[in-house]
Amino acid sequence: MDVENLSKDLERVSTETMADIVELRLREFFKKKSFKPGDALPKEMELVAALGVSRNVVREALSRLRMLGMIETRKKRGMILARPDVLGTFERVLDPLIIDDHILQDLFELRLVLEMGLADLLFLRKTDKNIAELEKIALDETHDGEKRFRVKNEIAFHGKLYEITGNNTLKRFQVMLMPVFGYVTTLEKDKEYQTGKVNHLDLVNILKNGTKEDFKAGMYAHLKPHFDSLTKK
Amino acid sequence: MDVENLSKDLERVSTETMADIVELRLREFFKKKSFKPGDALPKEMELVAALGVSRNVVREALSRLRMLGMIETRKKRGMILARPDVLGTFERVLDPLIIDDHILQDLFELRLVLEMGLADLLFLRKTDKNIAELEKIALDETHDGEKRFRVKNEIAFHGKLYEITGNNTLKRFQVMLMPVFGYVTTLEKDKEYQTGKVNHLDLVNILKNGTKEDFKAGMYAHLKPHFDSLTKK
DNA sequence: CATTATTAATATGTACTACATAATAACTTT
DNA sequence: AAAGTTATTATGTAGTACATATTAATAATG
Repeated sequence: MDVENLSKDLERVSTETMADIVELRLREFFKKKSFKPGDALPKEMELVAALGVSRNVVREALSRLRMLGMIETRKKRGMILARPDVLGTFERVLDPLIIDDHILQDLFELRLVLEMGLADLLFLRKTDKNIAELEKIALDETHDGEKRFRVKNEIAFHGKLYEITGNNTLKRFQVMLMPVFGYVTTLEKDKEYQTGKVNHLDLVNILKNGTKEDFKAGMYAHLKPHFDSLTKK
Repeated sequence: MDVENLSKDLERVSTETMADIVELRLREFFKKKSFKPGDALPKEMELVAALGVSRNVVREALSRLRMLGMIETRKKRGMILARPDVLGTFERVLDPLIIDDHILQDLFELRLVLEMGLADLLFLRKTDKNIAELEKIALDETHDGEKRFRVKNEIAFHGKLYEITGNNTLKRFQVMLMPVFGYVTTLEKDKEYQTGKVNHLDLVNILKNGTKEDFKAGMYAHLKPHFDSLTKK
């Protein structure tokens, strides 16, 4: 018999556990009933009865959903559907020590892409106040002290850029990805840390007086050393 | 007494459950022991003995970690530390129906930022073959059939762009965010669906013969209707 | 002796019971 | 009617028991 096609004829035996299934069912249930954040959810025992599984299983599934921020359980009062913290769950697994090197590299590229694309939002939402604050950070770095300070300042500057976009999700994204960036920069520490031809103060000035296109070009020049370190894959 | 400062003097009573604590302990443990993906982890009963909690609690904590993709449990064989799927966990909560409108808007902006920033990677990794495939997609849309097809094609084109970057994480990111984009575009359906002054075919041609700067300008023109729909907040 | 069958040991998955404890509801007391 | 007391409810934790899949160990067979 043709072994190759065996998997076509033989349906794969489900390896899912009860908890997996219950988790899925609950997700569907929440969606179907179109619960809104804050709504009270059925009690454990009701779910047990409805689903026909042990309380253990239900609790395990609920625990996972809670982990994802989809539900909240106020002790002894019942559960409510929560507003899932999209980035929060992301954050929980984002440990540079555990993440695969390839993905680390990908995330680093993601950062570069993000920062290159910031310009439009930046020019849409910049204010004099914002720019002044950004300038203060840029000026601070002239101390040119120890390396650790420089890195910290680098993060502060770019962080401020995200902040100016007024997009909180974007800002949090940057904060989360920070350790990743830090890790990658330590990886490329062999070549002396360099900031490209355009420094932070230059960028501030462009933001003040220049155009979007100027800023994009400037940001590229600023990040160029990083881009250069990218392989063509 | 000063009620305002009460919370300073009175330490907040911990509301953490045993499972929360065990989860944390396990994370620390994995890190401390510097387990690598694939390494076998202690058995449940060993953890129960070491931690001094019931097996229920341990299982609940393990279940969460498994949900985050940090561990895998091959049935009856034991657990191993897995390579966490960074984006996978993200995906699980990314349901446009549940997500807060503000975050939805933020994510949509994130998309625009991403696509504006793609240019540099694109020009770094484009090949004739890639461009040909992209062109094929762009040509396909001239049918100008029903709206659903147009949307599908829109997604195909932009998806291909991500693909060309050679950054798989980026690509997956786009795939995940797709339903979000779709949701947002249906929100702004009142004004007739318009693609800006630069269409897909134009972009392909710029990618062929133009410069990075041309492409950035072109992409901005292409996405302009979306940008225009953004408020200043 | 090598190969196959059988059995035992192991470890996770599921079910069930029991009780602790916090929050709330119901009830009593004055 | 306000305050205090008790009962109820629902989640959190512990523990036992057993099912089942996988591997290891052992016995049986040619």
